[in-house]
Amino acid sequence: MFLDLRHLRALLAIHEQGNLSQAASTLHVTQSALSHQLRALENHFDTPLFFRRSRPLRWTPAGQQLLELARHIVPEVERAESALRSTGDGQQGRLHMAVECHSCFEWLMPTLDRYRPEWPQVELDLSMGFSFHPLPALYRGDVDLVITSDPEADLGGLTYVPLFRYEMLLAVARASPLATRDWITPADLADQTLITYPVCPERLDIFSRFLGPAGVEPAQRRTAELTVMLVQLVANNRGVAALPNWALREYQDQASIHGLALGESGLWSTLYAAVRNEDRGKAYVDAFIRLARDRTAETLPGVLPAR
Amino acid sequence: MFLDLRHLRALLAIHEQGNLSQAASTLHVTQSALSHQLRALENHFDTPLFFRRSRPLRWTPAGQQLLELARHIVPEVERAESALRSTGDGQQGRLHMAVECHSCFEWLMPTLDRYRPEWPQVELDLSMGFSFHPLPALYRGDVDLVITSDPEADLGGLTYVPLFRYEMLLAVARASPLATRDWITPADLADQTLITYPVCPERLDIFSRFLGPAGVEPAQRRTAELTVMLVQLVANNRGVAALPNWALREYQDQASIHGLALGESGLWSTLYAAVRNEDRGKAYVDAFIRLARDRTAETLPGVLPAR
DNA sequence: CCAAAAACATGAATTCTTCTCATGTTGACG
DNA sequence: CGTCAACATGAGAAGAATTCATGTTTTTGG
Repeated sequence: MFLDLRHLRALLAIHEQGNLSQAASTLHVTQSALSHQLRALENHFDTPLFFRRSRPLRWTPAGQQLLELARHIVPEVERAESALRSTGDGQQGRLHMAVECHSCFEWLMPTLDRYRPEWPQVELDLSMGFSFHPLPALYRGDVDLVITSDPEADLGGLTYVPLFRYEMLLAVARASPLATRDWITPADLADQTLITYPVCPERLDIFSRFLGPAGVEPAQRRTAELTVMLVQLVANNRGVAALPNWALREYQDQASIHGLALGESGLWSTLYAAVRNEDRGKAYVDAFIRLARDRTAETLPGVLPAR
Repeated sequence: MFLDLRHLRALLAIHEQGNLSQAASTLHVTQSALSHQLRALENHFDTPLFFRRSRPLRWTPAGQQLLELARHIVPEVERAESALRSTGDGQQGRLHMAVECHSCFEWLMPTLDRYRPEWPQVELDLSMGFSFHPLPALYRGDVDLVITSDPEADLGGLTYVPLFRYEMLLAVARASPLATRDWITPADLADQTLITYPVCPERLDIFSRFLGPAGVEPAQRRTAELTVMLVQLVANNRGVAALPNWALREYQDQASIHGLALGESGLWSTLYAAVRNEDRGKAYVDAFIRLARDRTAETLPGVLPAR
């Protein structure tokens, strides 16, 4: 490949200015340099780009062809360059997020709505991680931030920033016999139907931190993708479900459900934002984390500041 | 503009090969060169393109952005380069034509149909020159070949290649009183309606070489864009028209029209292909001219070889 | 877990490219 | 037909990219 962006920009300048001399000065080179450049191009492709010894300048078909190419390519490259430049100073970037915790959707959306107008240059995306494991994806660079309650085996190069603490509650129908209890033991669930989000048990706190250690399995399991569906099923006494306290609180009034502590002292979790070490310190990343932590602790009922 | 096609190609190779060393060898440079290149890019934009000290290679969002750019741009440039290369050796090029002589359409189309399959790489176009003057357009580079019967005031840099000779005839209705004549004088047209293509009189042989020199004007003028329309009008005795002998011959059988010589010895013209000097010698140009000259002289009734 | 290998990084020297300078040619215009 | 502006060209200077030699890090296979 002989052709160079320098050549294309030169052609563009020549077309805009109408002659070599002026084009050269807008490009901040001498007329001689331009002349050499063109000669080299023409020699290389063995075809003239202009009709020589003729003024005003006239382009050959080959020249027009190259000019057309320049018109396509140069602006595209310039756009990419300026985008990259502002990536460097942290004003712009990509913030593709994934949530491991499904009910996080509920508080994340309002946070995103506040973030977006303040950082309009940031390319936002949010995925639920149904079909991939968020943390490896973060490591690979497919996503840039993961909301998780499980600072898992360090893949290396990841930073976990605590956002806030919340309590996992067991949602039961008010009609359920369990509803009268103050708190629940793992054994209480041995004859219950447990309704969860459709992910593997290891990624659900109620399994990994409550039932698992006690060696208990629920009588049945079924899944629901959306929190509303899950709440509906519980209200109809079709089963019980573990929900963060803030999520449960939203539905408590409308549906006849009740929240019970898991264990005597309750099952508390901390939610983290995981980012790659390299991204820590980028203005738009830190701004998001700060917003998520502070705003959420203020506005979500029932959550406590992290630590 | 710092970014260079070399950088984009390097990124593409790295993506294809998955590591610097192999990418370097496909690019025929050392691994060191690639490493320097990447370092320079990252320094310039002040943002990493890869996650360092990690294998397999992982791209940062910024890197992915640049890679995306490379994917768009590099193939486009490569296409343009190879097109240009084959322009150089005359196998490919642009052959935009304009005809000054309107009835030329009739013989040009079959010629083009023969030319096209033999030179599939040549970009063909044909315009009738209603709205511009073909020869200046040829000079400017807007078109590449002009069919004209008037090797006019040399603009410099144009070559006129004679194609063939033909006779201009006056088409009259068989019902017309003129139809009995062997040949026509300019004065005979003083009380006639003359039907022409819609171009200025100077570009019509019957004015510039027959009526003009004799100082005669037809009683009326009207125009028709298509030869069939023109023939129709003549057949209905709504006027007379000057037509090349080959064009007239085609309609003579169907419509009741008759062709008369203009002047005792007839009005003979030579048709030329005008090209820029630079294009003379290009394989695809010369091939077209040869085809137009030879095939037409053989197949068109009534035309004579040039000279 | 260690050693060997593969991949990557880096500084200095070299090679190559591209630019400028000085000057010669050519074309346009009065 | 002479003058001016635009373009061309060769030689040398400036600068950029590459290589070479070598050091560091990561992976892999025993």
